[in-house]
Amino acid sequence: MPATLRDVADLAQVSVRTVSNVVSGYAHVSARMRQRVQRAIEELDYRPNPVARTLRTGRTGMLALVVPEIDVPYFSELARDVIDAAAEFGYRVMIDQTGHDHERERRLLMGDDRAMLFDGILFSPLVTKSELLDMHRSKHMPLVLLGEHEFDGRYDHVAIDNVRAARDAVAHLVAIGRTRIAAIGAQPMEEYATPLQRTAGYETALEEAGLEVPAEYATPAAHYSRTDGYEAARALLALSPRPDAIFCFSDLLAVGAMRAVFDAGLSVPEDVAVVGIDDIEEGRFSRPSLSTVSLDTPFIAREAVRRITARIEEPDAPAEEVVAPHRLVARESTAEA
Amino acid sequence: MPATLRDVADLAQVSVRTVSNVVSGYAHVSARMRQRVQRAIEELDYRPNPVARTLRTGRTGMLALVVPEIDVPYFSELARDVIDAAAEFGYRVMIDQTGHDHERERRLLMGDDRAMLFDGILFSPLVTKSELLDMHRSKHMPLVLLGEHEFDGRYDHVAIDNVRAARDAVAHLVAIGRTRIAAIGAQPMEEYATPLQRTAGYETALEEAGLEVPAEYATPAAHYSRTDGYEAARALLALSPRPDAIFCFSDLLAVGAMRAVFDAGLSVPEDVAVVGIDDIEEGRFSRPSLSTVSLDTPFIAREAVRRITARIEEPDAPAEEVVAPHRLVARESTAEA
DNA sequence: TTGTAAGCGTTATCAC
DNA sequence: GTGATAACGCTTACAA
Repeated sequence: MPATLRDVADLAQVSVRTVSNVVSGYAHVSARMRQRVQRAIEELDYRPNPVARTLRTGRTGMLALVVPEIDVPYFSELARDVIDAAAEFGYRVMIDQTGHDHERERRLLMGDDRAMLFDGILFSPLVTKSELLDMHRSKHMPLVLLGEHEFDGRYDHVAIDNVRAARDAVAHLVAIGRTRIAAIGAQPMEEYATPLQRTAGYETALEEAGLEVPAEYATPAAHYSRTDGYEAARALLALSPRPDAIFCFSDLLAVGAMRAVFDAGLSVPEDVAVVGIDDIEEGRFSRPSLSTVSLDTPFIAREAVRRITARIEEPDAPAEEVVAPHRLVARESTAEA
Repeated sequence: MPATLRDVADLAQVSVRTVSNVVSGYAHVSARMRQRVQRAIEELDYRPNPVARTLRTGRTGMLALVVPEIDVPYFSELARDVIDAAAEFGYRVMIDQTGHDHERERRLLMGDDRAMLFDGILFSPLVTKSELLDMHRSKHMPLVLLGEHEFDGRYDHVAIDNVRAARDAVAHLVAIGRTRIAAIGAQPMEEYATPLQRTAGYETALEEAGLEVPAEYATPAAHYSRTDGYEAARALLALSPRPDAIFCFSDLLAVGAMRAVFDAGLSVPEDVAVVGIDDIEEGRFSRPSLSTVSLDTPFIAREAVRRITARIEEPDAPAEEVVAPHRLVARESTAEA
């Protein structure tokens, strides 16, 4: 059995209070006492029980990172940065994947699961249904929303400017002389914020360039997966006039889309230019390398952790919105002919 | 403040014992009592505090998954499967990344961190230094090793047959007529098990085919990253005679290697065939699509979770070794000319 | 079948 | 500065 505070106290011939003071680095402990206690701790190989500590203090030292799918590169790269950032703040991270399951997202927010196991939630949700967030409102689990959503003043919130990011991507396609610019990633049924915003950016950019494109050029994609990108691009390539550029709402979609272009016997960027959003490492090594809108995930992660720790300290502080920077990275998939 | 067991008991006019019985599904509770308690639970929106429960029972319901880097596709795809498998067994998963840091691996195994927060560790380590495992031996945290290592009878252990997997990959290159077969992924200094075993498989296959290749054909790679694959391949392509095939110890290395081949003005598979190990989704969409040795990660994940739960129940059961299946998947990167 | 009470290993409130 | 001791919220003997 692991040694307890009491064991150490007995061995060192002091009270548990004193041992606790030493362990938690309390200032007012005489050097002699400290010595004696330290020796006992080492002798017994004592380590404080975090569960007991948690029960007493109410702090677990853990954060939950909730993402749709951890194996989507954008999320796993984000998770890496979040874990690192959390470590700097003394927190550990539990990862939950909701797997496109709204019910599971709901349960998580409601605390039906084993909430209370963590001090706060970093939530990168599928949907931004207000009702969902309303539900959470009554619970007092600190929450920071990641990556999307319109800021409504109720929750802390770290996101990029989706409209502008999309506009920048499409403007880039315009700049290299493309006129028949399609898009992949709209979501037909649900009120997801990200696709709506990116669609808005796409349309704005077309307007600004004075371009008109067929309505079918805006293609839906259920998930932002390679497969969905592939299928959507195949459909686009069958249209006439055929698009000469595709703006994908994620790099993963773009990877699938590029593959579809090749399978159709065409080439990127000569026949069809492709640009994505995210800047995952995969795109830097693909052939051709993928032009994209780079999101600063280390920044996003650090800000998110900073915000959540602040909120844990001060639950009633006003909600803050942090807009993360983005920048266009032009690579081979949009090289000029 | 969240409601406690005591609050529910007071409202329902019963003892905490009875409430606890109802909550934990104890059989011998009268229907009337159950009714009354249920109503109180709902009224107060009561949810048991998992921390208190843990302090009492010693079980946290959490597993730790320890990997070098969560953003390496193989690990993130494995993590997805582990999280899913754990959920089926009623466990949640905390992910720790050690980031190629042996010290951190050591601390984790020693329980210097906040161990005791989870019931068991699924450990996919960098190194298999016996000393490291010896250290853990004294602690009684259930441990299952993933993916590598020679089985030494001390720990549960889910892995593929690395030697055979490597041999299969190289034999495939032989079968399509390649004779100057290089390898990327040996680790120069440290005693990592996986690279050693895969190197052994590589050499065995060459021998079986009666092929002799220059010693420089076996190239090291510090990490199994795209960049390392790129650099290693660049070096290989400068050799003369130039290799006509490269066996990469991971798909990520292979992705980098393919890119290096193109940047050298050569093509895959015509000039240089490439095969990897892992079967990450990225390889299915790359151009050309990547031939690889497919590892059954859902199987690995399920077995690992099954083993750890068994060990949690019965700490002194003899260690078991599970060998996960693998199979060669031939795609475009090794297509015959 | 249900109630009472001890105790899991901490931290925190008192005294001294 | 240090020592008793009461919580934290739950499970579980032991009684009734």
